[in-house]
Formats: sequence, C-alpha cells, structure tokens
Amino acid sequence: MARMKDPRARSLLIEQAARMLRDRRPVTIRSLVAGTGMSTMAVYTYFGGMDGLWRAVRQEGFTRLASRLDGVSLSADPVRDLAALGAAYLANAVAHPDLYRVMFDAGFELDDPSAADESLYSLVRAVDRAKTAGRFHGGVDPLELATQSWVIGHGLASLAVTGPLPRDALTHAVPMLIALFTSAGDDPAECRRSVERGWQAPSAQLPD
Amino acid sequence: MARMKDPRARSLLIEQAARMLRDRRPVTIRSLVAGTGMSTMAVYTYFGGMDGLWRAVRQEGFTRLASRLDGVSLSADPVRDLAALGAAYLANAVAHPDLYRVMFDAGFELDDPSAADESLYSLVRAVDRAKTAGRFHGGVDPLELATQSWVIGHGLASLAVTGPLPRDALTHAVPMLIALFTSAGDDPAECRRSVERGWQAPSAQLPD
DNA sequence: AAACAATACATAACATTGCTATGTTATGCA
DNA sequence: TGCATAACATAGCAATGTTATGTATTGTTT
Repeated sequence: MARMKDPRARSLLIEQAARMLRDRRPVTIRSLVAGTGMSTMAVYTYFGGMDGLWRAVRQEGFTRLASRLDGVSLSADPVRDLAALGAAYLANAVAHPDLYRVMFDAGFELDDPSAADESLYSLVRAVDRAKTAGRFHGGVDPLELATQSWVIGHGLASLAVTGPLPRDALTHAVPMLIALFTSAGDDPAECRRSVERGWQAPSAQLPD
Repeated sequence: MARMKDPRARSLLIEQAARMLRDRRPVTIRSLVAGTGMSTMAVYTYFGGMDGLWRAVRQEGFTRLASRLDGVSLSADPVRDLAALGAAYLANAVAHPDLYRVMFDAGFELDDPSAADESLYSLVRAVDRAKTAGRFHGGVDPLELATQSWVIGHGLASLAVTGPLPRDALTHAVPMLIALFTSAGDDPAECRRSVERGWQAPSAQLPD
C-alpha cells in the first residue's frame, strides 16, 4: 500500500506549533517546518493544510486539559473534588494560555471529541457523587450544574488568563463556586470548607 | 494646517468591517475598501494599518455594548436591574457575535476605555444600590460582585454564542445569577422573582 | 527477486496578503 | 498667489497559504 506516515513527525509538528505559540512567535508554515528538516508539504500530508494544523493543536489542548483533570485525585468529599477540578482547569489555562486561546477561538470541531467530553463528564460524575452523598438536592441536573461550573471556569480563564482582567482575578472562582454549590443545596459552611480545600489541591498547582 | 480627515469615511470603514464580519467574509484591506471607492491607503491614514482597524472595530463593539446597557431602564428593584443588565449584555453578544469575538480575541487595548469602563460601572452601581436597599449584606464589595456577574455573562457569551454550547444554554444565566446574588445576601425567593423579571426585560430583546 | 504502483516528500511557482515607497492632488495659511 | 502639508492614488515588495509538478521511497505482486 502506502508508505506509513511517521506519527513522530506529526506530533513533532504539533509540539513545535505549541512551542511557537508559547514563545509568541507567529506560526507560519515555513517557520513551523524550519527547524524540523521537513518541507512545507509535510503540513499538507499530515494535516491537509493550516486549518488542519490548528485543529490538531486544539485537539492537543483538550488532551492536555483532560490529562490535567485526570491527575486530580478524588476524595470522599465530592464538593472538594468539584473545586479541585475547577482549580485544575484554571491551572491548565495558566500553564498553556495560548493553547487555551486556540481551543476556543474560531471553530471547535475536533477530530476526536472524546477528550473534551471526558473533561466535562468528570465534572458531571462529581456532581452526581455530590447528589448521592446528599450534598445537593435531588432536583439538581448533573449535566446542568457541571456546565454551569464550566461557564465559571471558562469565563475566568478567558478574562483573567487570555483577557483584560489581572491574573489574580482567578481567585473569584472560590466565592463563585461556593455560591453555585450552595444554591444546589449544599450547606454554606460545609461548602466553603470543601471548596477552599479543593482550591488548594496540589494537583492544581503543578507547573504542567 | 492640515486637510481634515473625513470622519464619515472613518466610521464608514468600521461599519463596512462590521458588516463583513457579520457576513463571514474575510476582512482584507483590499476587500474592505472595494465598495467604498477609497484606496487601500485610506486604512493607513485613518487607522495606521490593520491593527488599528481591529482596534477601532473593537472600540465600536464596546460602544454598542455600552449603548445597549444604557438602554436598560432602571427600576426600584436593583437586583432586577442587575439581571436586566446581564440579559442586555447577552443580547448584545447574540446581536453581534463576530463583533463580540473581536472584542475579546487577542488584544483588548482600547483608544478610549471609557465605554468599557462605563459598562462595568453600570453593574457596580446596581450592586451598590442593592446594598443600600438592604438586599446584599454590607461586606459585599460592589466591584467584586460586578466582576463576578461579568464573568458569568462573558463565560456564557463565549461558550454559547461564539463557542461550542448551544445558544439556549444562555438560560443558565438565570440560576447562576440567582445563586450569585443569593450568596451576596439576597433572600432566595425574592431573588428568584427579581432575576426572572430582569431576565425578561424588554430592553434585552431588541434586535439591535 | 524484480517490476510496479502508490504515496511521501522536495522544489518551485502562484495568487493574495499587509505594508511601504513614490508620486499626485487638494487644502489651508502666509 | 505660493507654498507647505496632509490626503489620496499607484505600483511594487516581501511574506503568506496553497497548488502543481517532479523525485524518491516503500509495500505489494508476480
């Protein structure tokens, strides 16, 4: 059949693009392949063009997010876990701000949505555990509350990491999540303790 | 001295750019000036280049947002007004989705930040009125709570208007604002009534 | 093993991009 | 009336993404 496309070269180009994003260098086809020894055609054989490259970079962003969330060790306190997941979400945005911007800028179709889905569903599962633990009332829809947590996380990431707000505005996450989870039925004082513990979870502060 | 720059031409170019954004046509210097009879140099005399044009478009976006918020008629119920401002914020994003994207994509420096400032401070004032009306407790920092409302609004706009969530996810605004304002001290039942009334304020649903 | 076919990859060219250099026209002030 | 200065037009440049064409390499087939 065909000579195999080297998957090494593929991810090498993606990492190169991520590195150039991080260093604020303009990502052009020619500058992208410059250090790699490949020719500009590599971008077309592996990604079909520049759009495909950005799709792959976006995919990489969601993959890193998913693995970051996967690194959050769950506890017996599901509300703490929810806050820890939120902290990990924001830590990922801080660690890869330009990648985060690409993830949500102009087009989000993914070749493999499972990474993005898995990220959301780790929140959904935590909400569900909070329900069965009696922390949230039965009327709470896990997907809805997870989505609302995501809205808070993304709003903060967008405004305070890639946007006009200063970075320490990220601490707004704590009172906002407390408000959200309290309105879902959690006891205010217990909720505050849980969220603050989750916010300081070590998995959220790793450099990458 | 100098021949006056025609301010008509300036805003004509901005409106043309906004129109091309709306129609999803790529905004290039040549296509921008195509219908106007001007030459490409007009963009350089009026805006100094493409960056300046995008800055002006962003400014236009904030101006439209400010006038939209200004159209919200205030009432005796400051919590209703906060929700109405939030609804107007989202209605503006729905009315001008591509403009909204430009407002927060890659760079936010504004020639005149007063439009953006005024938008935030209309929220701050409403929070302050809610405090003096006894709806929020005294410990609430108006700027902080206003910022948190903005985070919710922007998170929703970014995900449900220019992002992957369906547009009807905007209704998450209601429970999220209720949660936020309740945690600021408002009575839950009264808060729900106020937010739902504000959410249906007519000023939020005007086409422009 | 040899010939072949198909695909990866290199080279070069193309249209279009933002931008600049240069020339031309119009305007306000002396 | 002249003149300096700004507005505008024209043309061209380097760089961009993309495509066309040629070459080399690999897996398959007889």
